[in-house]
Amino acid sequence: MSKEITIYDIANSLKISPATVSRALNNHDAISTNTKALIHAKAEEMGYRSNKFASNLRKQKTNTIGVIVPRLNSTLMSTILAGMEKVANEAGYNLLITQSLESFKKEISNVKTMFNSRVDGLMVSVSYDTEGYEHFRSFIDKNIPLIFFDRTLDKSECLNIVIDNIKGGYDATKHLLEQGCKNIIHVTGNLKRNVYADRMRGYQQALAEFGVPFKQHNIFETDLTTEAGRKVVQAIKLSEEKIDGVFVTNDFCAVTCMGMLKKMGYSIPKDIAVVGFNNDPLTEIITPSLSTVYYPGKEMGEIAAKSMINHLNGLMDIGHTNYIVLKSELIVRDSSSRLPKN
Amino acid sequence: MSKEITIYDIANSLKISPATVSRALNNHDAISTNTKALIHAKAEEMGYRSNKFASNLRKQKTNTIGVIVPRLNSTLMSTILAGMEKVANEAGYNLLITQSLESFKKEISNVKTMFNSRVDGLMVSVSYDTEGYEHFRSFIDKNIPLIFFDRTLDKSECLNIVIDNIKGGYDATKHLLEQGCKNIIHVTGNLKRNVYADRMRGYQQALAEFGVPFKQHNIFETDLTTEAGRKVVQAIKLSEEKIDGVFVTNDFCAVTCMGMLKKMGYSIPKDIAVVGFNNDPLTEIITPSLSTVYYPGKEMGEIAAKSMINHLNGLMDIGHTNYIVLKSELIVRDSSSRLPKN
DNA sequence: TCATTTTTTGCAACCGATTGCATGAAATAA
DNA sequence: TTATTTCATGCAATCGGTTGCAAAAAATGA
Repeated sequence: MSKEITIYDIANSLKISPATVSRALNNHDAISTNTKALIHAKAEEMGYRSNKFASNLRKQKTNTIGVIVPRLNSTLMSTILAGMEKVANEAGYNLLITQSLESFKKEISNVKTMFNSRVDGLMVSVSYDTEGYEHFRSFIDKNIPLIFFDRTLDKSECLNIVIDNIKGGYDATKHLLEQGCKNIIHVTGNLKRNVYADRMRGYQQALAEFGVPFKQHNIFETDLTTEAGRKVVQAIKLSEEKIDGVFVTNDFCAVTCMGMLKKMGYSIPKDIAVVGFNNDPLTEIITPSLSTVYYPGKEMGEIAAKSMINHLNGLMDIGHTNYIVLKSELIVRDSSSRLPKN
Repeated sequence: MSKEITIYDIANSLKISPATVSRALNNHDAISTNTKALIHAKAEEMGYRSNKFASNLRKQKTNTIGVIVPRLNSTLMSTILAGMEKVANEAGYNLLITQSLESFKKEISNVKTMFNSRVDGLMVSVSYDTEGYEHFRSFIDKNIPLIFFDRTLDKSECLNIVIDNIKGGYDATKHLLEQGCKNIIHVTGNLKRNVYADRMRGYQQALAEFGVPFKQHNIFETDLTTEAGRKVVQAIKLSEEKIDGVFVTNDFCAVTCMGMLKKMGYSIPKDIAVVGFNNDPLTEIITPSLSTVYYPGKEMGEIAAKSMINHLNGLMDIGHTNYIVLKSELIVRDSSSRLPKN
């Protein structure tokens, strides 16, 4: 285990002061070009690497951005993370990633960890059952930039990066109505969360616009798992009123439902038309291909990270922006196309 | 922006020395229970949080483990990461995650970043075109623990956590042969990577065992994307010899192929039987459900992280272990079941 | 009561880089 | 040649915990 080289070693070896070495390595103006070259060469030669702790300690900055997501292993989240990582990495920032596993309690603990790790900023998509944002108080008090993405919190004064979920829900539902659906059920997640609440609002708006009465029992508030899909399909089968349209706020769950419906003899889209949400790659490869609402995950991650970094570098103040709404639109595929394409 | 509380503030406020405060907060034996309680209470009251830089600087330890994966947004990788995160978090470690985006060059730069961030250990699944492990030299020289998982490097002296890919390939192929397949093609990734090379070896072993000649043109070395699937299906269609079995080393690509084959009129599994790899959740929800080889992603992540942490805590020396092979087995579903179930 | 052992606490150096201020050297002006 | 300005470098304090060693305090024994 070779000894770690410090600026003092370089300084000694060159018979100059550590201050000069430090400045040279940081490309400070006050150091002459010659000296800089000399020091850089020596540093290289000796295998020097900067000690970030010392530097962080002094500068009170970590060059690390924290990210809290509900789960790492979801297509959407890992795509968003991929986008964030790309941007952060290019800008010389690191990402400290944790998952709340949809638990409010774990989220609180994650926030604490992030706080103690002194991340320069924090980006969060909240858990299923998060209540309020008292647990972010420490960040807000210390003025550490905080960005919410995808799942946000009402009345948060922070920057929120979202898609227009109302429009998404509206488009999907309107499309189903246009295809002739008369009785559309809506399978969604915890309505406490903006993404689901808004999509339902869109659903309701579309119904209203088409003069279709809204029925509470057509809303299935689930955890969007395979199991949830199974139950929904059971309900469809046992329903007295004929159900001819399904709008699921998650592609995976939608595909699950389609599979079961098919097995039970329903023809899709003829008997029942289905629309999902997110544009998961799997929507294209199944049969029938699933109509869905495109969700710009990678872009969302990139924009979140970019906003954070710009803010940290003083190029932009996220304090002045409340929402950034990304474009997302309905993609019509076979699972809902009843009318001939013209 | 409130001022940061330090142990000196606590010390002053209690009229004791910072050393005592430090020891008390770290639960050092030498401090009396009374004093400890007093200090803890005061720390809580004043809203103290430890400064990790100062601590890291002194202790030369970051409590952070680096992870480099080819891509964040793949089902398998994000599942492995989820497992790692869980274990690391419970043990008080943080994860610094980067992606190489399958580029050797980016991987080299990632390793540098990790090195400069002074992670306590590094866990890597190498990129598509990684050559050798010279770029890990810095870690090896400094004796910083290094673990490879999933995609490993030949002849690496480090701990490798893998599944038995040969067996996986063998099981899948043998199963297809048992179902009566006479001419099985194998769609795989870069054969430079152990996972793909080994699976092909298993494929060859099974063929040999059944006296089926191995044909080089039955191997499709691809990037396993949708596009690759498309090309493979084209080839199947144009092939002179009838192809009646497909073994794809990736579920997503397998599903893509199935979809296209179905569209082209092939009946699965009657005309062509298909087996995938990884046991992606999507394998269960499509029709026909896809036979596949179970890949214990979460477990792999958990075991990798656990090994790393045990090593760091001195409970175990990964220097003595070369391989940990996790159990993985064939899951037979509809896409390959030609014989009646008994 | 005094000596000895054990338990608590404090002193002060240290980890390595950064930076305000001061100084010395070189360049320019007078 | 001397005074003034500009440029380059160094000094020394600082960031906030940690820890070996010593000293003080408390507990025990004689």
